[in-house]
Amino acid sequence: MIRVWIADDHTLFAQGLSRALEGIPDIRVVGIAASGAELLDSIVNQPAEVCITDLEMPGGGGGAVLAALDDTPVIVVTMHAEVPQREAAAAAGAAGFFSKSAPLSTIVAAIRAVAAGETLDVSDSETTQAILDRYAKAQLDPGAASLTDREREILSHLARGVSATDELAEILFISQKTVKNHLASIFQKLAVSDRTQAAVEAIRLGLAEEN
Amino acid sequence: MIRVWIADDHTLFAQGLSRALEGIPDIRVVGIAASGAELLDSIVNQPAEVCITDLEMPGGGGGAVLAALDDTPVIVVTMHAEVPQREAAAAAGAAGFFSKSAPLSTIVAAIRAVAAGETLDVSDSETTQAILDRYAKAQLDPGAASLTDREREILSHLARGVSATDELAEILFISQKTVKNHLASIFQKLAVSDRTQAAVEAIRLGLAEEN
DNA sequence: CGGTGAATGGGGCGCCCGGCCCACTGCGAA
DNA sequence: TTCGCAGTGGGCCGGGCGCCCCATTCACCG
Repeated sequence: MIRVWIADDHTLFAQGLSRALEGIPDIRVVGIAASGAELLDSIVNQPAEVCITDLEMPGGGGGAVLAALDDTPVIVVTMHAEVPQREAAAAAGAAGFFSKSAPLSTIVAAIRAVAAGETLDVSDSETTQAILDRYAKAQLDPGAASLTDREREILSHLARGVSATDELAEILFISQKTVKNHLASIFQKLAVSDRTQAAVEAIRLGLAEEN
Repeated sequence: MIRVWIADDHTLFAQGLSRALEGIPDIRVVGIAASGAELLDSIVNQPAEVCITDLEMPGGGGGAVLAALDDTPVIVVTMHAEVPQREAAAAAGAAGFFSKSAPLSTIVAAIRAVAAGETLDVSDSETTQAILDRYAKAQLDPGAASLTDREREILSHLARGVSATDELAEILFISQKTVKNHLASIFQKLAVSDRTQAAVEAIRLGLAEEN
C-alpha cells in the first residue's frame, strides 16, 4: 500500500486525482493540500511514501516541497510542461515530472516506480517509458492476484449487486453448486468470510467496471 | 440521474473529475473528450444533460462547444478565471463558469443547477452562491433519503466490510436483534433483499466515507 | 505421459440471515 | 395531550449461506 500526498491549489484537480487514485488498489491518498507549505505542515503527522505537487501555487509552490523533502520522492505534475520547467524540477530533486495532459495510468505507474526507489529521468523519455511499463500493473495483494477469470467474473457481478446464488447461477449458466464453490475459493483468496465483504473488496479492487 | 460529458485536454484532470463525479449518486459521467471537436462528435451518439468543458484546448476549444450546443447547458471550468474570460464565456452562452480552484462540491451543485434549467450569472457571485446552496445536497432516491441516522451508520459499516450481525451489534453497542431490525428497514427503503446489495448501494451513495 | 490446476458438479450439515409477528421507551410535532 | 416515529428489544421459522468432504473433465506444462 503506497501512501500519497497531493498538493495543488486547483482544488478540483486535487480532489479528482485523489478520487481516481482511490480506485487503485495498491495506492491510498492520505491527504490533500492547497499549497506546498500546507503539505509540509501536514506530512509530519501523516507520513507518505510519495508526494505529488504542482509547481506554481499561491502560498508556497512545489519548489519548497522539493527542497524540504529529501527522503520522500516527489512527483511534479503541472500544466506548463516545457523544457525549462522540466530541467528546473529535475535540478531541484524531483523524482518525476509530468504534464496534466498525461493519462491517469502514467501517473499511477510513476507513483509505483518512485515508491520503489526509481528516479524518472525527465530528459530521457525513452528510459522513463520503459520504467513506467514495468510498473504498469497493480501490485495486487497476493490473494487478489491469484483470482481466476471465472472468480473475477463472479466478483464483478457481486460488486454490481447480484448477490443471490440462483441469480448468479442463471447469469453464468452454471449450477448453483458451482457458484458456491467459486465463492468459497474467492473467500479464501480475499481473506473474507461472506459475499458482502467480497463485494466490498471487489469494488475496492475496481472489479465492478469489468466485463 | 444527470448525464455529464467532460471535455478537457488535461487528461489527468478529466479522468480525475470523472472519477470524483462517479461517487455522486445522482450524476453519471457518460464520456470524456480531449477537445471540443471530439466532444461534439461523440455527444450525438451519447447524449447528456450537461457538458463541462475547458476553454483553451488544442484541436477545438470550449468556444466551439458553447456555439454548437444550444439546448444542452455547458459549464466552463478553466484555470484562468479572470474577468475577461468570464464575460466572454457568458456572452457565448455558458450556463456556468468556474475556476479549477473551486471545490468539487461547487461543481456538483452547479451541475444539478444547470441540469434543472438554472443559468448561473457569472457577474453576480452572490446570486450564484444562493442558487448553488439550494442544489448542494444530492437528489437522493426517495428510499435513500428517508434513511435514519442509525440506518446510515449501519450502512457505513456495511460499506466498509463489517457484515456479520454480531460484529455490528458489538460496534453499535446494541443487541443483535436490533441490528437485524435496522437491516430489515434498510432493505425495504433501498429496495434490496440482502446486506450484500445494501453494501453495494451504500458505497454507491457515498456512505462509506461517513463517520 | 503424468501432474497440476481450473471449472464443473454432488451431498450433507450447522448456523445465520431475512421475514413475520410483537412490545416498550422517549422525543418532537400536531 | 395525543399521535407518529426512531430506536431498542423479543420470539419464531424456513431457507439460504458457508464449510466440509468428494468426483469428473479438460487444458496446459514439464
